[in-house]
Amino acid sequence: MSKIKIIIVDDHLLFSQSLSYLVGSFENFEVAGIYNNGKEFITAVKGGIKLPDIVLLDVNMPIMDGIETMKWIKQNHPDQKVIALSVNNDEDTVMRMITNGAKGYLLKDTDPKNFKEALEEVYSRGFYYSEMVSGYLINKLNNDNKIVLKEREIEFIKLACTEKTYKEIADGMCLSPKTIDGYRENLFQKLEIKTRIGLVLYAIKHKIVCI
Amino acid sequence: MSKIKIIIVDDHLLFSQSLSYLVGSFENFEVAGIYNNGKEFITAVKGGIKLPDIVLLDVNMPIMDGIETMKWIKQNHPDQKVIALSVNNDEDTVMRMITNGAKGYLLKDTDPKNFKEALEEVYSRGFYYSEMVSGYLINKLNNDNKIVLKEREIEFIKLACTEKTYKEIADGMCLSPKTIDGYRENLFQKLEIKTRIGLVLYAIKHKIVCI
DNA sequence: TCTTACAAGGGGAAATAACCCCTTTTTGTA
DNA sequence: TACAAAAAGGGGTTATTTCCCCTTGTAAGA
Repeated sequence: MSKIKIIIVDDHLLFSQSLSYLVGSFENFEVAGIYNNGKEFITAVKGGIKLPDIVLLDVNMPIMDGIETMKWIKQNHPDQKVIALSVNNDEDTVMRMITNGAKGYLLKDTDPKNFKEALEEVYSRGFYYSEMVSGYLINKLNNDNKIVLKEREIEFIKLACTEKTYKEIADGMCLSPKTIDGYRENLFQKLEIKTRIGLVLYAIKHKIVCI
Repeated sequence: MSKIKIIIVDDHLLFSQSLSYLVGSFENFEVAGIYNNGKEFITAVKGGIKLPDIVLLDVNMPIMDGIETMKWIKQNHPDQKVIALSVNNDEDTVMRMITNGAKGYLLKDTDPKNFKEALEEVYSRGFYYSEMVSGYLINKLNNDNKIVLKEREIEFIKLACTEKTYKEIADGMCLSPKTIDGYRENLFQKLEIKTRIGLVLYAIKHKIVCI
């Protein structure tokens, strides 16, 4: 009986290489490949590598992050089982990975025993949702007032998180200052904030910009 | 000839456990212990465990972080060799670890080969400074125009990172709005920024406020 | 004792941000 | 195709921020 095949996608070489030893130490599991970021992995898949049973996907990566990669996987290989791996447990990120098809979300401070369990469950049952994830799922069901930001709004927010004036932002986006005024007012209402400072804080908290 | 002993201090169990496999795979090295945070490690040291040849110390930990731990080690066991391990390479943090006595600073995306090299160099020569660290050291020597923020200024910055107006901030600090005006202008000059947005970005980048 | 430095406070003006209410154009879709 | 919704643009006003230059008291150094 052949072993369950795992591919690791993580930019922290020290971690991915080490993790591959850990996975290798489990009976029934073997690492079939290690990639440094989503782009490398996708290139390899396009190049025709054999898909593994489970992909372990880091969320925070510089080149092509977990969320982008997850989207691509969902579109092109919707049945691929993926477990997200991350150090951060903020609701936004977790939910985005799950809604894009991740079958599990593990924090990097997970006990190796739980980790093995998660691998086994995802392989056999198809998913593994920790208490944290379940909590977020329930939360989402209850108050489903999700805030949707449009592309253009996100562009505006990013520029608002600089020392540019709104006039300069308008120039940068090739829009009239008055249109920018509209964007701002919309966002203030939608995000329940009152000032540009609030917008900056929101943007950073929700990782729309990174500093 | 006995092996070189390593202790790992890192809150990410998945990482520390995995890393211990990696270290174990190197000839001449063995892991003598794994601790979840600085507090656990220090407690163990106080309890009389044998100090290892090298401590691998994570910088970002929830309970007692790398910097605090490093300070304690410097005070109590100044000859202990420590290599800092971190995902972040911002100058502030790197320099604080180095000035507190870390013999090396490695990023978690380091190649395992470099990692092994670093272990060997720290053991034999006593230190291992990557290009990044050397760069920061030189930088520190050249422009030693460190920015010092006064207590009251920090208080002001924290309030500036909210949706309060300056008038409200003045009330909050029991000062005249005009004094606040002075604080702001001082900071704008000192930090080479032009707007309150710039101040907020500075504050977050330098961890004066956390969001 | 005589600076020097700095915290605190201030006047007044110009630029920018925030607010409210409105029109035109584009777009999606029933 | 026609209707509704969303995007873009606008007028006019007020509040806030930013800027420059100034005074006073106080405490530490030379």
